[in-house]
Amino acid sequence: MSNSNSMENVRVRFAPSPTGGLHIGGVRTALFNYLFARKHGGKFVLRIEDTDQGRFVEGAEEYILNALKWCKIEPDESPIHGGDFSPYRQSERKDIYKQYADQLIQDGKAYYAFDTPEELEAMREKLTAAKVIKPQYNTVTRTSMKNSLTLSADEVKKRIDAGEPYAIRIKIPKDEEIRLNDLVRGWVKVNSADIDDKVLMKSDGMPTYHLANVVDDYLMKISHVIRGEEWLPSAPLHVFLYQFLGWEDAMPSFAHLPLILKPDGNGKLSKRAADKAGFPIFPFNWTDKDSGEVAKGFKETGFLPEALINFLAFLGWNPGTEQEIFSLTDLVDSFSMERINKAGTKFDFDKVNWYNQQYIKATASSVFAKDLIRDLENSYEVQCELALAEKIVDLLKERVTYPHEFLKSSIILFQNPEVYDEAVQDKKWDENAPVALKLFADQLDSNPTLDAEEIKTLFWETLESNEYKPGKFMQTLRFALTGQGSGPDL
RNA sequence: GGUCCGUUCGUCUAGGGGUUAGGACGCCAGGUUUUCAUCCUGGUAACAGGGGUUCGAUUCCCCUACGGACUACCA
Repeated sequence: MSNSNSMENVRVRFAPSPTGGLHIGGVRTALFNYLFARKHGGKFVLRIEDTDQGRFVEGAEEYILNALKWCKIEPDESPIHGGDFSPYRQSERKDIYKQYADQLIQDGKAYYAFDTPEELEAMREKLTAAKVIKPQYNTVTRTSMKNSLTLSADEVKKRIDAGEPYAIRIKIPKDEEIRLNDLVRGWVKVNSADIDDKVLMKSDGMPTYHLANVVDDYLMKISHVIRGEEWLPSAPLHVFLYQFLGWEDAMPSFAHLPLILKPDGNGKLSKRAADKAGFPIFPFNWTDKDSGEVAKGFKETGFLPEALINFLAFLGWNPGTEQEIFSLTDLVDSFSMERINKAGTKFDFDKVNWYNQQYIKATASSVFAKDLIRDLENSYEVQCELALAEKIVDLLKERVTYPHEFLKSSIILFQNPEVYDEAVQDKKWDENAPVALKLFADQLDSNPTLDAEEIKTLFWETLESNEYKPGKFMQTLRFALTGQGSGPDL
């Protein structure tokens, strides 16, 4: 493990499978890789692991790229950014894997297996029925299966020449202790007897994750493998692969991240769990090709990427200080692998919302004002001056959780009784409210140079002259817009 | 079931042999705001259990319980 102590030439990778929308667990893994790379002046590589043709989903790769871009954690090297280690799609590297699989066979570290899915299934059923503790294709069961270990060389050659489909399996040693030093968890020890003879090359000619992953990490000179905890059980297998391929000296360091769990109850966070709890799980909208169902994203819900990133960074990591608000650059400065936690983390929607409010308050009003002008135009065909839009945003900035609430609020300012009535449903609030607001808007319009204090005064005066209590009004407005709080007593 | 990983307030966490066990979110109360929000102050609430080691354990070790991941020709 020569790389483990060296922070020179840090190269990390995020290696998702294009099987659907990239969810926040993946985003967090990418984020930690990005932070580690930037912290040590290294490179952040995006590699697309599309070796499972059955699960490949059109558009998923593009989605992943866009999601990373939105989060501002763009890779240095990727299928579209290029790099010295192209191609970055595993489906385009088929020949490379084949070559190493052949090498393993020649060295007696792997073997051909001709068993059909039915035969494998039958084997497992038999073993399960016999109450065998590990019904696996392993060091003992392989002796009774159809493979190049049990078949004669002639027979093997005949089958291959006849075009019979075969897989290539790793030949795991019988009884060897394998150790790996995980940067998050410390030494992890496993006996090889507990590892099965995993398939390395599938009968369709594609490698499995294990082979492709190890080969690519080696070829792409990856120094640190930072990935989710779900990979911890197969890490020892990967260590064997590095050994068998003669790459032990170049083996990367491993860091297995704690998982993001469901907010209530237990288990890994899933789309289903997020739906049930009523929060997004994807950075932005993801449309399921089969069902046509649209999963609403964080972006569309109204989250600022900075808020999401800040929140995600604190899921399983913390800087050890009492500071809570961290920009991406702050995160890069403070990040360290030693401060990553071991235990899984429940997702807390209240907390992301809080982060979002913090970022909205800290963001210049002009940023939201520009969007507001565009949205007013697009949704209501209302023209709004930048100065007025900024004032509206100023007025409401500390009252919203999501920026799109600005639109709903401002349209009221433009005296749209229908919208207003709809917003407050059937409640009959003081009819003076829209009128007062219109007057206020008009006056703002005609006095574009007013400062914040003068605007405030004007606001009160306008409302007061209409016999409308401002506190009551804001209460009403907020209730109408967000459903939070309650309406005033009439 | 097996293997591996984990366990501090409801949640995210700090801490670490001797602390009033700290912060944040949430919640509650009070203050400011011409009845909202923001902001301020205060409050609620935790070391899973049992054995060791030790003068002393939440902290170190073991066991138990509980939770999680993995257990495919998916990643």
